[in-house]
Amino acid sequence: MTKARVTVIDIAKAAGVSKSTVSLVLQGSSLVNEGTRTKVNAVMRELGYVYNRGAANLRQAGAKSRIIGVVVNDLTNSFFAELAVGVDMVVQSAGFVQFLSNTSESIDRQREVVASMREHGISGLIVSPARATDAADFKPLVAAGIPVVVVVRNLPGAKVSSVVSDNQAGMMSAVKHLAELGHKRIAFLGGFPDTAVFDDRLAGYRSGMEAAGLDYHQDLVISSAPSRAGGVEAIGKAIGLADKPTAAVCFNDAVAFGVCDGLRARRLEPGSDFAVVGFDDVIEAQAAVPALTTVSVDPQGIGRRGAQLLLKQINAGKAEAETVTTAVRLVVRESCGARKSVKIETGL
Amino acid sequence: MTKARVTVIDIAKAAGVSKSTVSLVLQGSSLVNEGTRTKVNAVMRELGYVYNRGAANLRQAGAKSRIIGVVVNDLTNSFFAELAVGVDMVVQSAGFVQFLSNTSESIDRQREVVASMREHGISGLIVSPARATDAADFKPLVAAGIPVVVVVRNLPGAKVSSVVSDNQAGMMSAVKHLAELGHKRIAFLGGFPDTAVFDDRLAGYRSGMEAAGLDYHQDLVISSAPSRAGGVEAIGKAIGLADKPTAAVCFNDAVAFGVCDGLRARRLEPGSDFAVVGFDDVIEAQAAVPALTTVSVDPQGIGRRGAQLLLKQINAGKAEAETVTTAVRLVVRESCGARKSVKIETGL
DNA sequence: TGACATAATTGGAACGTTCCAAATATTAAA
DNA sequence: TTTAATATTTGGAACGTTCCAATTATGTCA
Repeated sequence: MTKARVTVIDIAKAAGVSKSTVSLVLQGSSLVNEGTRTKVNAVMRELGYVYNRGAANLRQAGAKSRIIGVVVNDLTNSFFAELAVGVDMVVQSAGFVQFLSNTSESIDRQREVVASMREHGISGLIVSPARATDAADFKPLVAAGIPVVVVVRNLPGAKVSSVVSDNQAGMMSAVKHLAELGHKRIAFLGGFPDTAVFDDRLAGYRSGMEAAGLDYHQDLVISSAPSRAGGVEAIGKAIGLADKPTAAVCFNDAVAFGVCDGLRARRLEPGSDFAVVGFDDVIEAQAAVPALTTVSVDPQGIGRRGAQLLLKQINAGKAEAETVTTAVRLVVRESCGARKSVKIETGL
Repeated sequence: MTKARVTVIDIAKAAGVSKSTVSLVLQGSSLVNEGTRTKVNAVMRELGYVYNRGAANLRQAGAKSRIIGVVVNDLTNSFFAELAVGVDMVVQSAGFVQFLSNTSESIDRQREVVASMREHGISGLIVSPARATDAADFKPLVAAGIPVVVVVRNLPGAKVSSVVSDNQAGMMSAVKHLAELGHKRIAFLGGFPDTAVFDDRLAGYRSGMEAAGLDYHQDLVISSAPSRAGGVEAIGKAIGLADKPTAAVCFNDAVAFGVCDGLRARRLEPGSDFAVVGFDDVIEAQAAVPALTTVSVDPQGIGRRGAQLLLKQINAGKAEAETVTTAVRLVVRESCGARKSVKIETGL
């Protein structure tokens, strides 16, 4: 029932050395004699000493708390959960811990959360910014010498590093695939036009159309909320067009699912009657009916990559902005009409 | 380019008051004059002051860091991601931040992570323990006066609070439903027998059988890994039985999906040829074919409940162990054979 | 006006660690 | 031995905050 916490001074007293020596063994200095080291360690174990990182951190001025802040916009989306796991993997094995917070797409919450993390002295920040985040929002952080890595969504104006998937190439390959299946009128459905990711994917769509020798028609680009409901809405508009499309690439998988719903509501079967391709390859894509053809990105890989980049910058002391794009690949399943049979995927 | 960080002393100097006064306004004390308060706040904003929680924490001895540690065993499982979001919600709105870590079911990693959190001075811990966690593992924490709340899986021996779903009632209702559909031989498939959750669910199965006036046969209980692959394995054994079952309740949804796979591999259609019911209601359950009948637990609710309990204990200063069980409900879809039609769920 | 209560403010001394410069112990070389 | 080098150890003085006791300013009442 000893109430007071055990400090280095207690250890020092019990081991018959000075607090400085204890501090030295704490940081594994080679200066200290082997005998003393083992004795001190033994005493620590015996008294149940717990290192106080807060105090240490206070002394080592601007130095490192070994805390990494991770901010995601939607943790319920398995894409971001995977990403967080990727970050945690490398962060943890580097002896850091992660502060994880969820903004639910709220900029206010994002601001609060980042401020709070800063008060706790994070050594770096990985953030998948909420929609419409101001590029200047992270200015104070980098000004204070805290490295920031933006993932998934990039922040055009901000002078920070970023790790994003190759949205452009992904869309291009999706369009190419549909064109090879014989489609001529291919729509681009869903997504909010005010985001950088939207721009990238749309650009990929345009180049894909061009590369396939197809015309780009503005009315085939129909934006909407990047959700299932948005997909339903977008396909509704697409079907209403005078010159109907026969296929669509979607902003993401959620939109693609909504598009399938909307098709069926009109007695059209996704896959056979209308080809649809998604983006992200969320976990449900494989199990859905029809299984979704989609562009697979590796969220865990993005997380790992981002964390590595951040750690590099933390160790380097100073960090210049660097941009990494991770590869994506088209996964052909059923919703594009290329494969008709239902394959049962067995086992884990 | 001012390198040094801004401290209360800088603020004090610039505002023409003492550091003590600045500290007072920092903690919103009513002692300080309204005029001084506004001036000090203005100066803070102007100089870009960032509160140093580490330092504050150091002074306020055992007091509170406002950090909550959250440890889950598998964040890639959307169940736990939802749980973390639930925790984050209440923790954040109470002005705390969450340290989240993933153990991937590794006890070693769990130990490391908890130790690290302790060094950082967490004010409380919410943990979904890795399999085979020793009940004594959290002893030091509670001895140090740090409240611990165990969620999802309970730790029989440990004297800590816990929030678990009502596994027993859930299984009972699943069995009751199948019995009402006319099934007599109902199997219990999947799960590792060395866990408390398994025991609870199995107990629910037994009482359910009894309540329905059905015999309990030991050979109808087939354990396996709580995964899709485990489900395939378990249904294989069940089908091989002399007196075959016609329905099964599964340890969780992953097992249930595996059971469906295994059935189809034997040309049996889940739902019409064999009834299967899962547990958890993971996000894929609804979209699967056939849609999975399952016992729905609310992971986000568990997270919220756990966080509330923890905060209560933190505020109370001392915490006695308390156990909360959250309600569950059976969601009837197609895999139990009760509904044949494919319903398309539209919109968000 | 003096005497007293009340409202605001304030200078140290902590908190548990790391760093520095300096002291001491040990060993090797002469 | 003595000296020089090397290996260990060690007291403060920080770090940025909060707390305490004590001080000063302001207001109230005879």
